[in-house]
Amino acid sequence: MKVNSMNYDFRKIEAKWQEYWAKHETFKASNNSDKPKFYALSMFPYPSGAGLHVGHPLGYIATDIYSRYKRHKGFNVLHPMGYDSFGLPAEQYAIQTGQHPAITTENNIKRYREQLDQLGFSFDWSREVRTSNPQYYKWTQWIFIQLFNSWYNKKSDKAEDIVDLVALFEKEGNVIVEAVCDEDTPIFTADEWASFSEKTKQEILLKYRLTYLADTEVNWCPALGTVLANDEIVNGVSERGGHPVIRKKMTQWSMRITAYAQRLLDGLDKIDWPQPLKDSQTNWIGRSEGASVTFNVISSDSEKSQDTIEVFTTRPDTIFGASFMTLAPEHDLVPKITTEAQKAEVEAYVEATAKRSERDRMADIKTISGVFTGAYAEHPFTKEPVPIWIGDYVLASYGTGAVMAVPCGDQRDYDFAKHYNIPIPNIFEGVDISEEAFADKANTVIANSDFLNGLSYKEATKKVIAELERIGHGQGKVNYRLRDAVFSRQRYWGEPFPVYYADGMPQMIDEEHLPLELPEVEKYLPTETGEPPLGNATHWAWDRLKAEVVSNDLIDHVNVFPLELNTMPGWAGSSQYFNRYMDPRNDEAIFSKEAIGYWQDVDLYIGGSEHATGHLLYSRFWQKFMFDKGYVPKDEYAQKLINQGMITGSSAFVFRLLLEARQADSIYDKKEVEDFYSKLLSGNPVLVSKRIRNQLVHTQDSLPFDNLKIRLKDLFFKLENEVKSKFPEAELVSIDFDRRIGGIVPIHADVSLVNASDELDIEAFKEWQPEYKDAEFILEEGKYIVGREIEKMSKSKYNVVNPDAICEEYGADSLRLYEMFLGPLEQSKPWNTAGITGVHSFLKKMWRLYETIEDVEPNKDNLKTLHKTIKKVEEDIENFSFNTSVATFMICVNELTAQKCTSKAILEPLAILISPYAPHIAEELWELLGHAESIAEAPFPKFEANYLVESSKEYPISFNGKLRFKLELPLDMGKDAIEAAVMAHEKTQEQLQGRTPKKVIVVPGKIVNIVG
RNA sequence: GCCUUGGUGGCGGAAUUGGUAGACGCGCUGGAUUCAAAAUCCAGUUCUUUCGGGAGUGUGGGUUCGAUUCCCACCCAAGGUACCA
Repeated sequence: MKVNSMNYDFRKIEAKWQEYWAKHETFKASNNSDKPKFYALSMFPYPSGAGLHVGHPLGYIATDIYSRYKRHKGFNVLHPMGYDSFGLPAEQYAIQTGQHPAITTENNIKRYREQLDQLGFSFDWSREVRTSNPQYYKWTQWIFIQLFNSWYNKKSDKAEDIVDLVALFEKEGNVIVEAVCDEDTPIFTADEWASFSEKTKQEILLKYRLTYLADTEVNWCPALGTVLANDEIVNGVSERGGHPVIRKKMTQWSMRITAYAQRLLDGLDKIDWPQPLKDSQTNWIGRSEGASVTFNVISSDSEKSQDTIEVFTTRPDTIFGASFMTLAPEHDLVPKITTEAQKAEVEAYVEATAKRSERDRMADIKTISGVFTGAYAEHPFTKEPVPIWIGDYVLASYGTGAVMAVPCGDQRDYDFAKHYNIPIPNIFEGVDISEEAFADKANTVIANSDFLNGLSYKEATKKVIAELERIGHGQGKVNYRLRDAVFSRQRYWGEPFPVYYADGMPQMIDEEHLPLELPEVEKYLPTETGEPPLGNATHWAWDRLKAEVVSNDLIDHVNVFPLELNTMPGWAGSSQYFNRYMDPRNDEAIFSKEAIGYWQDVDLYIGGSEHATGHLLYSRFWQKFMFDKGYVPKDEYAQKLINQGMITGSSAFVFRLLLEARQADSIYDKKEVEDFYSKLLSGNPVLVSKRIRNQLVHTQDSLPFDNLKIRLKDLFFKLENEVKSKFPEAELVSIDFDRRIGGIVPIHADVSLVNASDELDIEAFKEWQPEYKDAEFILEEGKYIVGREIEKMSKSKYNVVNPDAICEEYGADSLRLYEMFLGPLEQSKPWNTAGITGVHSFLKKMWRLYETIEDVEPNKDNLKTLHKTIKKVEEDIENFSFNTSVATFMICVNELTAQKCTSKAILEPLAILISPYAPHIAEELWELLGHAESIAEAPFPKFEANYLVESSKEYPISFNGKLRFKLELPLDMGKDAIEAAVMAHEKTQEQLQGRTPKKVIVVPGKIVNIVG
């Protein structure tokens, strides 16, 4: 018999075991082992200056529970952590303060590490990576070079070395080669290739490389000298400063992700990722089948060369219904084809469109706008002239930036045609299109369409494509919405490109000279001439002979060349980090063949769904590229992925009553009076408690106001006196409530000032906001109750909760359990610290359960409790349903406490069960149970079903589906016997009151339902 | 707008395949203990009621002996929408 008389001192216990794990490297993973491997990964964080809030660890705790569980199950577990440490906030901070982002980042990481450490994660810290570390980004640069030196061969359907492409060009030109390349790539023979200058050859190769330079449209803010993200633009102006933003073309690096569009789509079938996430990738890639059709522009000037407009349509079968065309206002042809008469109007429209964001244009379907260019295209079959319009509902970046508008078959085209009185020819048989377009493919029968008459959608599509091909006006085509990814950023704090420019052409720095480290700059802003921040570096030129970075003064374009001024985007560093963890200190290669051969891929990846189409798509693209080049064995890097939901904050509000003062005469200067009032009234705030606020808002009569006024008599009297002493001549002054709707304003209060019952600590509040030092608080039942609302956690809403204070007060084990207990991992849920006392008292109760440990045989009840817990917890972990297992632990401890269980045979397995969730207390109890080694690798308890066998069941007996009473019957009783027993029961007769039931439904082991 | 997810007591949530709605916890109410408080323990807690019962899982329909669960329509909220990460 062993007695533990200590209290649950979580501070001591948690510090002790965190130290033990660090000292013994308990969680260090080996790159070879007899055990099966398991790679559990959490998305690494961006180390922001605000530190971790309680939302961050949610996914980490889940991954940690699973990792620890797998260790108990006998796996060699890799569970690493690192930092995605390049990013905009550090740069912004640098711009404001001059502090080097590397220093800020280092400090932030230090703080993150402290916060992570105190939560007791089983990370193998020896494998930490930081994307901003030159030893790490050396390999990001290396991958960039590999992409530059590759092209996509459609025949083999994979990336291949650019050298092979050059060999093909030398042999046969580019006519036979099937490669993914730019649209405007010219066609040449082997002889022509040989005759090209070196520069021309390089220019052509750029059209094939998997990373290449191209002109792409960006949101340019001239005032800030920078490119903005869509979400940095509000109503067409920059969020910071409110400067105008325009769409502008810029030469930037792009990644030819479109080459992988089909494989990225197909790969989704092989991986166990959440369906919504797969859906958003599928939609993002946006595969659609249809036809590309070429329309000739009808030229008034016969000397002009023939202009053509290419459109992509998913409904080529409706081509005879095309009554106009719409081009994106940015379309190249617009300035060329616009007639003199329409010029002014078109130019104004193009300019106006340049100010709208793409999202704006897509979201806004209510306002119909467009302008006629004055030009016409020729219908490929009817040869009729088709007017060419421009409209901002057509986006330049999707398809060809031009649509053939078929108003009878497409609602947007229909609305446009109606709005501008363009004819709407009906080409559907038996369909009324006087009110709306008809877009139902399945019930389509084509009419008024020459050779397509009477055909279905499928038949007509097939026939029209064949006909288009025959007359040379188009062909069947698969189109993807996916665009090549822009890879340049005009920022300082990112990976530099290993690129210099000779004769205007990009050249790669040899791999052996990597990493190319970020240069020092004076200022982190764009240069005065609008170049990216690296343009401020004075030491940013490449000496090809010395193979080193030298001063810009030495640039001679012979041996010393300017380096690339852009940096890589945020997603560069995160696109292969999961593989780098396998061999993070390797200086010779991104990872060794042995390391990748052993770990292969990630078994479980947990992170936020907001990365669905960013990181999670780009990293799949890079993985496929790495696979093509033979560097990795799997073309999908994560077998299973779970999205954890967001933890939102529950903001607290106090309600401020607006007061107004009225004056009957006008002796004094109006402005002076108003200023005095506004100052006086704002200096004497009145805050009302929640229920009173609700009464005031919802009431029609003035009774609550009158009551309030009585309560505030003194205050009103005081205010009126102040007014009178200031304006003694004023005849009548009255202070009253401003009763306009919404005349009560909610004001955020810091959530730490509010207790579990939503009661505000008034004294603390006054101290927190000196503005309310002398405020009047109108209470309900002696308390000030705040309003609550769920919002995103953010500093400005005063609803951010840090894990530090919680760890200090309740301990990491309580926090871990509580984060899991909040609700399903995948769902977003609000945080409310108050509830943590529940799991904390559970841990204390559990600790008390181990006060006495005896080597006695467990009884039947003990075993039943233990084994149903084992069963449920194991199922829950496998299903990532961690919230329900916390409830299961509580039930288990409640039952064992009630049973006064002291048996070691029960308490020992229970400690292992809970160890993934609450590892510190589990280790301490394990030691108490007499073990010298860590609990980390103790085998997981085995479930035995025979302890749960029941002999009887309490049947719910319902009448017409409503439960009326319960009846205990043996489980092995047959259907007929159950029916007989139920019918014979006195309560049944009571319910039936002499009626004969129509039907009796008996489901053995479940329920009895009597109908009638 | 489009795509996705969600909607159950005062709150977070549970409910295995269509079979006892509200497990577990917070909060609240009452009690024990205490000089008092904290902590702890016990009991109660969906709403309504004439104490028989009745209603009830966002709203309105439907399928079924039986629907939180399946089907149809709608409403509301959150996330994503290509340079925030």
